[in-house]
Amino acid sequence: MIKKQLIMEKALELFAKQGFEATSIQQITEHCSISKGAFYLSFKSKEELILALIEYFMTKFISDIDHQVTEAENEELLFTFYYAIFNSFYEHSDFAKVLLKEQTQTFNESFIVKMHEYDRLLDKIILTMIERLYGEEVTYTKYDLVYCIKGFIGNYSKLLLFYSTPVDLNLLAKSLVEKTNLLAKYTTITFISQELIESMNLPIHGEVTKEKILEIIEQKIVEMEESIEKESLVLLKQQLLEPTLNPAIVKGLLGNIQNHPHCKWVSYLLRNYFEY
Amino acid sequence: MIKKQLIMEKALELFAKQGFEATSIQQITEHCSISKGAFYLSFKSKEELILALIEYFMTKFISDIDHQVTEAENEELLFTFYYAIFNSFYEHSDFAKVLLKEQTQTFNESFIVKMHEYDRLLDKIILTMIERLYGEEVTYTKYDLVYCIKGFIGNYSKLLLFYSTPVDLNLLAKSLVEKTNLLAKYTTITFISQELIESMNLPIHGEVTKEKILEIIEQKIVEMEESIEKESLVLLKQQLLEPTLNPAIVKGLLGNIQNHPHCKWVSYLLRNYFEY
DNA sequence: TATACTAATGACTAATTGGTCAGTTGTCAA
DNA sequence: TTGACAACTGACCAATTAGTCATTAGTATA
Repeated sequence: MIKKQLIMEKALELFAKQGFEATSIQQITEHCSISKGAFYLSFKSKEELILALIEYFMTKFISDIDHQVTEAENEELLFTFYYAIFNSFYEHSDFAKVLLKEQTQTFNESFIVKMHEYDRLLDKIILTMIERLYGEEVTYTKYDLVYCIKGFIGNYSKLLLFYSTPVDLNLLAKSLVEKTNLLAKYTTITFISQELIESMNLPIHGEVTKEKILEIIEQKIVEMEESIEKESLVLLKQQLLEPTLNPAIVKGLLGNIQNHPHCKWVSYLLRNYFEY
Repeated sequence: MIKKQLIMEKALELFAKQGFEATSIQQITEHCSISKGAFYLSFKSKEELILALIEYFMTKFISDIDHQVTEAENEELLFTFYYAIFNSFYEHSDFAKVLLKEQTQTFNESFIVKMHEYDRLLDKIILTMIERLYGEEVTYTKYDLVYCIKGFIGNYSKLLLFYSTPVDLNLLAKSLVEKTNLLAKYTTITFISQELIESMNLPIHGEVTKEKILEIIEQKIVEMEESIEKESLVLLKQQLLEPTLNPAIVKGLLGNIQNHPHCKWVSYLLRNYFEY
């Protein structure tokens, strides 16, 4: 397990520099100072490694952003959102670079499907956010606005990541908040409609089922050492199987696990499931 | 020469689907129904082919956009600009796809340098355009605005190219015109300053020199068959060596060659040089 | 110490890569 | 018909790729 972590970290460094295709397993193993065979003990192929990386970081990323957005007050919501995203990219800049590099690359079918899935989750977060902020004001423009916001994120991330300029994240977030507000308030002509979005998202993936969440919880429970968080997870698992607890208690339990580094994704899934 | 064209076209198809790295010369030669040796008679390496493709399309693209922008009246300027760009992308969608796919890819040093060069030319066109449109109104926000406009182009191009949805270019351009006007008129907080731009553009490339233009003109003259356009080029070449002609005549000559498919780039360079 | 086990190695394979070059073909003018 | 020359071919090369597997090293238990 620890070796898996090492490989993922070192591989990510190379992927960020060279991209997936241009990075050979040879290079990865050399960069880890392990043998080729050792690599294949941890991952059964290069593809599996890449998917593991995507999964690991995207679950962390999405759940973190979602948490910050749901916690924030309306007045600071947009700022918090932008700041959290860019900060996340900054902290995991290698992964963010890979993301930007490979987003239009036709590397692999399952890779694209996976990315699309997470992209949809981000869409949902942004949509909820602007509905909360602007309400009926943006009924007809909200999908266009979501696309613009994602565009801002992508474009300014490029700047952040590929030009080694020290950057004032505060100013960046403030500037994007203003732009977003402008577009939200004054836009009348939209290009992106709900229909267009839906026709693009044909491969819609079913919601995460209760069984899937259970599976993930059980795995986490096995992995974790005894702690309040583990105990909370066990209780939440029981609640999932048979709802008996008071909503306040459930919320409390969710709060318990939110900040545990390995539980953010589970926490996100459960919050969605219990509708908090 | 005709074979070179064939290879470029067929290679572009494959590049658009798979990207540079993932496309082998084997594949290209098979797709052209020629032998490997024949490929190396036209291009001395894969890299040379790619650079030739970039050069061929980007010169066409930049000069075309510049022409349309300089010709347009202020009222329709922004619309013309967006429409021309997306239309160009639509017409040469394979090339546009390659462009989007490879823009963050670290394929090759000279490739990046070349792309950066053309990117700067586009920057200049956009900057001139918004200065003309908004004047002093955007003195402090214009660099930020340029970046946003380029962002819009990139983001919406992705939609255009990678989702096979039939698209209303007219609506798209109109919607972006509105957004651009909004940002131009109301933006107060900017993230991108002139200093930031300049610090990013460290590898500034010197202007195209008179000698370089002469070189290109001479090559074109050799390639072209007898025609008004060729005659115009010869006269413009003399004017370049020894300015004797009336500005009106020069402008007329430039007009003569503007619409010749192989002279657009030369025309662009000359217009810049003679400052029309 | 002997046994049993997993973790790790790196030489190996088969396939593919970009690129070369001796030889073949086709097309002219003499 | 001949000779000259450019266009073209595809077998070939060295390098590199993802992935395998017999072998060995290390370690914990009996």
